[in-house]
Parts: sequence; C-alpha cells; structure tokens
Amino acid sequence: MNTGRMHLTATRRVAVVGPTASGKSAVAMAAARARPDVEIVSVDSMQVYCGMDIGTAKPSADDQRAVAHHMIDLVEPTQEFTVAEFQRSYELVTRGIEDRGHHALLVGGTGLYHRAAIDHLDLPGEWPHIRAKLQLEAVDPGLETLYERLVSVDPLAAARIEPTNERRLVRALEVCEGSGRQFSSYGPGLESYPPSPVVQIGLMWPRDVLATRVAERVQSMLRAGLLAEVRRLAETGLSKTAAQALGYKELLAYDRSEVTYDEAVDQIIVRTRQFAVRQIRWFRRDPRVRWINIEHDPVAEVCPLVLAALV
RNA sequence: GGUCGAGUAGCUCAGUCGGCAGAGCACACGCCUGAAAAGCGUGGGGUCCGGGGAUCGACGCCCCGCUCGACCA
Repeated sequence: MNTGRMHLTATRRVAVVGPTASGKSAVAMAAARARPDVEIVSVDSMQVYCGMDIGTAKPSADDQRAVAHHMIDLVEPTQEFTVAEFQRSYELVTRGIEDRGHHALLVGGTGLYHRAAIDHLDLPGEWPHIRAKLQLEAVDPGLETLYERLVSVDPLAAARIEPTNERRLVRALEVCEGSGRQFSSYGPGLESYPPSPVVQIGLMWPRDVLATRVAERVQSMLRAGLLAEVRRLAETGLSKTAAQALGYKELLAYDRSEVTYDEAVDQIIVRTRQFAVRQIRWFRRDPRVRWINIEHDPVAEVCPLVLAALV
C-alpha cells in the first residue's frame, strides 16, 4: 500500500519498563542519541498532560528537541484521558514511526498502557449514563445487590472481581449492560501473555536503594519548583484524572490547608514508593520482560542491551 | 531535689472488673481491560521499659529502679 508496509519487517519495537525513578528515561535518551533512527514513545498516563512537567519527570525541552518524543502533552490537564485514547494515539504514532523506517522505543511506567499497546487489548466501549446510574445504585441498593447482578449476568467476570471493588464492579456491569456482551468476553484477560515482537527490558533495583532514589527525586522535584507548578495548574483546575497524580494531589491538599507542608512531602514520598512497588508487581508478572539488576549506572548497564535489541 | 503524667507492633495510640494483646498507618504479598500515578483484597509482626512481690492467674495491683515530659522548688 505504501512504503510503511515495506519498513514493517525492518523496524523494531523495544520497551523499557520498570518502576518510577529507576532510570528508564535516561536509558532511552542515551539509546536514542546513539541511534538517529530511534523515536521515543512515552507510555505514561500523566505525561500526556500539558504543563504537568516537573512532577511527571517529563523529558526536558532540550531532550525533546534532540530526539523525537511522542505521547507527551496530548491534552490539557483540565481534560480527562483514558487507556483507550492512549491506545488509539499509540497506533497512529507507531505507524508513523514505521512509515519513516524508524524504530519505536517505548518508555514508561504505566503498566496497563503498555499492555494496551503491546497486546492490542480489545477495550470495551464506554456508556457514561449507564455508569452514572450504576454509581448511584452502588450507594443505594448497595454493592451486594450489584455484585449479585454481575454474578447472574457474567459469572466469570464476577469471579475475577472482589465484591467490595466498586470501581471494577460498576465498570463490568456498565459494559455488560451497554454492549449486551459479557465483560469477560473481551479478550483473554490480563493474565494471558501472548508472544510479542516487542522486546521488553525491565530495570530492577534493590528495594531499599529504589526507596532512596524515590525520596531524593521527590526532593529534587520540589527544589525545581513543583509547588509553583501545581499552583499554576490549580488556577484553571485539574481533571479528576490529572488531580490524582502523585505530588499534585498532595500539594493541592496542602494548599487547601488539609495537611502541613511537611506532611504533604512525607505523603508524596511514601505514596511514590508504594506506587513504585505496585509497578514492580505489575511488570514482574509478565514473563516476556527481561529483567536487568542495576548495580550502579542504569545507562551504562542497560543502554547497550537496548541498542542490541534494536538490531 | 519534690509532685504528677507517660512508657504496649517500625510509627501514632486503644486496651472495661486481673482471665492467652488490638486499631490506624507503615511493611510484605496478590488482583487489575475506557480514572491505572487510580482502585480492591490477603498477610506477617509484640521481652506490654527493667527487676522483685501478693495472686490459681498480671499489660493491669504493690514495691524498687530506668527513660521522657509537665509543673513546683
């Protein structure tokens, strides 16, 4: 059809995964600088928001000038963003990269977005009015009633969802009622890891070292002006999704005088550390990830492997 | 120096009348298909400050000591 087709077999996709503060971006940047035909694709649920720069550890303007970056600054922070939108944009972006005969280097820590991209998850649609109705029912008749309904409508989905998990319960029913199809009928589920042409390289640190890196990074974000950034964004308001970003959420609470500054900072560090652990737990389930135990320098220790995977 | 209070899980603290020690947070582990930096679940943890005493039995009562805090000198 076009030259993109011809390049398909020649281009590679490599993904750098791992927890926050593990050095993924630095590795990717080094690899892209060494290979002019590499373009970086951010796989990060918060870097898509314009203006949320410091707190999301977004690549610097210089880095973005030096190397093509994608999936960054896609929407205003007043807007919502979802996996489905990420998936759609990702398809367009990677097609463009391949048309140019370039390689896509996926970098980021949002596990679900990686799965949506790499495994082309069959995401069910959205039925906001049904969801709104269900959210009300979750309060009034209660979760028990909703769960029983899911058990009768989609037993398999019910078996995979804890009765107290309102969010997933509502979503499953929303899909069942909205699509007329069982929620569980969409794809094989996240526990299935089919073979993929995407080479995934994971950065792993000892837990205590990672905790130190997280604390240091939070402090360095604060020194770089995170509070001012949060206050600037607060003027126009943040969407529900953007407002829950680590660092932003806690500093907004501080500005509402709900916590002291020191408490807010402590919370950012603790929650970021917990997030990092959750990321590790997500990615380590994927048997396709090749893990590298970092000793000292992520760039020196991982960049050569990334370049090798790019052929 | 004296009086009073406190000392229990990594942290902050509950613990009735003496009957095998509890919560929240932290931590560990699991789950996750349109909020995913979100959401949900499971679990391991104790010299009850130390020593002595009365009691069938003490975290709890009595005595001695240690540490911290407040107040009085």
